[in-house]
Amino acid sequence: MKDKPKAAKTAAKAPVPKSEQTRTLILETALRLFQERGFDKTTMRAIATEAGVSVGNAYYYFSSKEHLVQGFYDRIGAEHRLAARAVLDRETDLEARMAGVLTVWIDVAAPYHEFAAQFFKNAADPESPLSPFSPESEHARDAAVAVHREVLAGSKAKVPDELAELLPELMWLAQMGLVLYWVFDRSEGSERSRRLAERGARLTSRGIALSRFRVLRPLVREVHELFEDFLPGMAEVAATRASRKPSGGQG
Amino acid sequence: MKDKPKAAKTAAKAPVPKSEQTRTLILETALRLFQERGFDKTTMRAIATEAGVSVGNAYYYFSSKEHLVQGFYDRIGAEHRLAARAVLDRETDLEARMAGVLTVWIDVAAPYHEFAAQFFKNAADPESPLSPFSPESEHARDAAVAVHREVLAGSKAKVPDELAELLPELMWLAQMGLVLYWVFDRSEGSERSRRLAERGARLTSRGIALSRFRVLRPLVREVHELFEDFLPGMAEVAATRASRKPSGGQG
DNA sequence: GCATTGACTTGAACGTGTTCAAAAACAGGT
DNA sequence: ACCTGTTTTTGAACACGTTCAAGTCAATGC
Repeated sequence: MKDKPKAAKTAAKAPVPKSEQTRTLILETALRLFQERGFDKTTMRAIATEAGVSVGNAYYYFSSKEHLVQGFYDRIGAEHRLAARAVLDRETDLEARMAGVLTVWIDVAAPYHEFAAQFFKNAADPESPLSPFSPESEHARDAAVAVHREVLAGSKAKVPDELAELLPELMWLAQMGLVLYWVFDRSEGSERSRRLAERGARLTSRGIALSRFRVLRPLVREVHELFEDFLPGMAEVAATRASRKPSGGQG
Repeated sequence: MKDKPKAAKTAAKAPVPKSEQTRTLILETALRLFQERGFDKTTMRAIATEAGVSVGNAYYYFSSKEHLVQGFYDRIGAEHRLAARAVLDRETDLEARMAGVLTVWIDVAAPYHEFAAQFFKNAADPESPLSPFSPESEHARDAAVAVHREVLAGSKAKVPDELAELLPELMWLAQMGLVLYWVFDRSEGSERSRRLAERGARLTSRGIALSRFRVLRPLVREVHELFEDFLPGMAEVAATRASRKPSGGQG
């Protein structure tokens, strides 16, 4: 939708690429207002005014109001990876690692809980670039899956081969489920979501431990086949989504 | 928001309560246009014009554009219960019953697939009355859970007590997951979703069968405890949601 | 200098979902 | 007939997200 400016020729000292400042100014202003007033109550006009630019200018840098939100995703993702590293350096037990990583996400996201709900609805909208399955979210998604891969790799747990490569994506999917629950969760300090994270981690880790038993072999194979089919489907589906009218907002 | 008209006194013959006609006229028109043009491309003005009323009148009967969609939910739900009955009368095997009921839902919903995606995003919006967890959806939800209860009850499968009462709700939850996948699924005839339904049914039924083994007792107990906590949470959460501004659309 | 190019910026205008004060239609009661 | 209160209906008006033709500005080439 727009290219980077052609990089200052006199490369000597100026590392502030001019209009990049405008861009970040708009973004920072938007994020601040979102947090202060909520997503819906923050109008594009307010963002523009507060940032001292015109509304058209905001649209020059961000093609829709929703696109401004991507900044939040990136921010939360980065903070989460940081916080997760602390957990992963400390814990070796699989269950603790899982629970830790999930809990820490809730911590990181907590300040935004109030207004996050107002646009997380996009998660279920295949058309939205904010959907975690969208091409635009691929980078964030891969990074998140990588965290779960490390959760698994760094633990001493023995994982059946059939599950090993599938599990990180499955755990990411489970995390999306947790996020969905968290969005709905109005309990004090998201206490319910935390319990769900802990119990989910316990259940999963014990399930993995048990998966080595004989009787469960067919079940494990079922799981494998199911998701072998199912997970790539999401990527493909996300790629296929194209054509169609913008159909967003009300334009 | 409005009461039924006080019921014709001369109860003799007139079962058409006057303005109920206007209401259904608006609803039918809306549903038709939704199907013809899609949800987003159908404007309230178009609905009103096509129905021969004023736009304000549409809002007199339906407090938002989204509320018009509830009609679709009800319609699909009713059709599904009908189609499901046929399956349940025919099959006795648990796996076949599960797969049948889910597959039949995809059949019923197929005509609406194109535009269903345009408003199913509301599923993830706790504020929306269209969310399957909302109080407004309670009736439809209960009805759907009842279907799954019958899926279980009518089969010969032996289900551990600890799971028996939980399972119907879990299966409903799984169905919501399938719906989410279906919304994203752009494969020919929703083929992927159908496979997911079949494999999900197989996996679940075999899981249930295996759940009677000794080694799995602790795992079953975990599942029980997890959802014992988790499922009521959704109802409570849905009940708690109150206050807050409408915050919908752009008003 | 000064014209040209192209990145950047503007704000009025569009189409939308939604609201609301007032008009119209209706139902009794006298 | 006429008043009185309620239910139903109207359409202009509002605030919003978004678009776009037109402006500004800085750098480049001559």
